Amino acid sequence: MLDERKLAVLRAVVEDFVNTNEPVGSRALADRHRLGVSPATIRNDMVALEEDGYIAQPHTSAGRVPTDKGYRLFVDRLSSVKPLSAPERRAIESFLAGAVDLDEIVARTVRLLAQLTRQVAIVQYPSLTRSSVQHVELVPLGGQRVMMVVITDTGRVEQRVIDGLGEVNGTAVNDLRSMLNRAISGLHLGEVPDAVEDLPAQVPPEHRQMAVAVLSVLLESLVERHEEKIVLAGTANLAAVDFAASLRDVLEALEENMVLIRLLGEAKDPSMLTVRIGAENFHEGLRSTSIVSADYGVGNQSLAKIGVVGPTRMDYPGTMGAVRAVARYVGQILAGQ
Amino acid sequence: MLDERKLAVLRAVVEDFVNTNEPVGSRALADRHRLGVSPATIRNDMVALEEDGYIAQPHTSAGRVPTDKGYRLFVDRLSSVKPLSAPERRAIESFLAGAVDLDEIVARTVRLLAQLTRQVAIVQYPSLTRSSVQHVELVPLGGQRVMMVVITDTGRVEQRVIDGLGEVNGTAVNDLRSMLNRAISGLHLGEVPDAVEDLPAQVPPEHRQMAVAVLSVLLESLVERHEEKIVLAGTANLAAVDFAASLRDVLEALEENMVLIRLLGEAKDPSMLTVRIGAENFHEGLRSTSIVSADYGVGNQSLAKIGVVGPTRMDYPGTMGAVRAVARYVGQILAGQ
DNA sequence: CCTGGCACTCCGGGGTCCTCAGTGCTAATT
DNA sequence: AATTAGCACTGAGGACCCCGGAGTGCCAGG
Repeated sequence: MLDERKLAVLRAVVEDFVNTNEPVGSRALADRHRLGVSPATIRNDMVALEEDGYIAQPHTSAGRVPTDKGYRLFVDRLSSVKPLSAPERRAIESFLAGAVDLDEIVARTVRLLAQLTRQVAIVQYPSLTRSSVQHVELVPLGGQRVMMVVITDTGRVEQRVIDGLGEVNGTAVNDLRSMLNRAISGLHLGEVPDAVEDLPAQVPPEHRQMAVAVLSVLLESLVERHEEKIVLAGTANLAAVDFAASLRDVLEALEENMVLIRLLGEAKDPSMLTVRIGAENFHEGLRSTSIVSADYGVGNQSLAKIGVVGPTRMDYPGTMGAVRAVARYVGQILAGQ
Repeated sequence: MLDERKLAVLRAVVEDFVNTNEPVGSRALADRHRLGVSPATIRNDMVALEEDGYIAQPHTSAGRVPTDKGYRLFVDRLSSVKPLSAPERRAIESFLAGAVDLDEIVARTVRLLAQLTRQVAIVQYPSLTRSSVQHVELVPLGGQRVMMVVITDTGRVEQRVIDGLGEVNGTAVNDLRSMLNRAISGLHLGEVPDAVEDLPAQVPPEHRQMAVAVLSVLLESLVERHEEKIVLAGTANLAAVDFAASLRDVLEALEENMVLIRLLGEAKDPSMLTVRIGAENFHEGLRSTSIVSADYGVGNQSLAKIGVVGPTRMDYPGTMGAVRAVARYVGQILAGQ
């Protein structure tokens, strides 16, 4: 049904359309790509491609434009990830090298990815679920309040103020701190709930209320709010594009963090590049965008995702190359921290 | 030169133009505002206003549009800050009340402000320079590394990993921690450099290298990187506006945090509302935007700024009311934390 | 000093025309 | 059977023109 040449035509259509942003006609194709056949032949192939839904005409007597389905085939079978150039790789390395803490690593990564792809970049903070507790700190703040700081081995620091504990006693806090650290430091976060279950019983009754309050906040902050932090950059790059949906819709979608997190999370093939094209994104405002995402992590455990959002008409091989490369470098930097 | 009526005309021009986004003519003014004079008279006034540079015509035979100078006069003398409605105030309160930590307070504040004003909101994290040290924590991470966490009384937590200390000895770290806290906890950040100056001398020589390294990172993180954190929301609201400069330029300007920080920082009258109109913003991309900003803080000490960026054609009284109200509420919440 | 009247200006919407890129079809060629 | 040349057809969009109407500046009279 789709012989080699028809596929070549589809590839050519996608490539030309991405370059020119104009419907591509049979003559232009014959000229620019060495397909070895006449425009008329190409037209016949185009009819076949159109019948199968890979390309479409904006109107009669216009050239063809790839459909979502056409891009999908292109990404799956007609293209390969384009590796970055050596200068680009060096730029990544030097750009990320200077970061002093996790916040800065993430901030630099997202700006870097936006610059490389000239699109909107998204970086998710390393998930808490896969990390383990490095240390728990309790600091009396005066009054009835205590600040809890949890430090994980992925560099993330979670902080919470706990209020209304009744009188806060310095030594009681110290006891609780060392008890907590003995119980859970080094533990994987998933193991924390079990590990602290019977701690309150070991606390003298007069401080049990405080212990319970602290533990409930601890569990809550580690388990419930775990993946929600993401950072964006490069929204200005959207202004150049003209979307089918309004730019406003796209910007609105990008501000809804939960939507982005869900979209990033839906990778089919973990630890590989995922490309979601056009209507494959369930979200209304992102119907005319594509999302290229990848996992990053230390070793072969995935910590979180990074990704790029751009028009469906995007340079897939190049974008995929940039996302993959940046994901790898972030993993390395994180491992070195 | 500018009698009462001319000022009334200018006010009417600004108000109508903000409402309709179309040049306003003399007839429309006479109809909609009870100025008590005929269109012809208004035309004469308009000529005077135009000669003085307060309004301008996009082209002959069009109505008038306020200039930056016109908006400036309007803001300074012709309008008053519009207080929020009771439901709006309640909404603010309930929206901010549920925040559990500083990050969430800031995140909610910026979204709230964006929603209230239907423009781009900016919130700067509480400055470190005005806060004082609550507690310093040092956590050995294994290897040659130590994590330092500084907790301030404004709820901010700064973290840094310090590497290459040679062998890290647990008790040495403990000693250094308690020495540090004795020396600086409770101190205003500005006083920290002096207070730690002679600490290394008190450390046993074999651990002095570590102490020096820790102190230098401490000073660096507190002094050098102090104001740089800001958060944006509501960029989608820009899509509805048509700017003289391209939308892209505006979005780009908004991504340059340093630019925004500088603009927010340039308040004329501290602890008051500041309005910067059009070309008063030195930055190219923001030539056709106005910025309304205010300080927020606890008691009467200012901790940082919040602000709103929108088209020069904005509802100044309403925006100023929202910014002022949100600034006050954030201050209260922060004081309560 | 204000106002009605009037001639003038010019933007913007609507209509028409025309060009031209690109198509689909048919018949000829390989 | 596949490819190609030729050709009539289609529709978007640019150029052009026209015209209505909002709005102006100016003048003369109240």
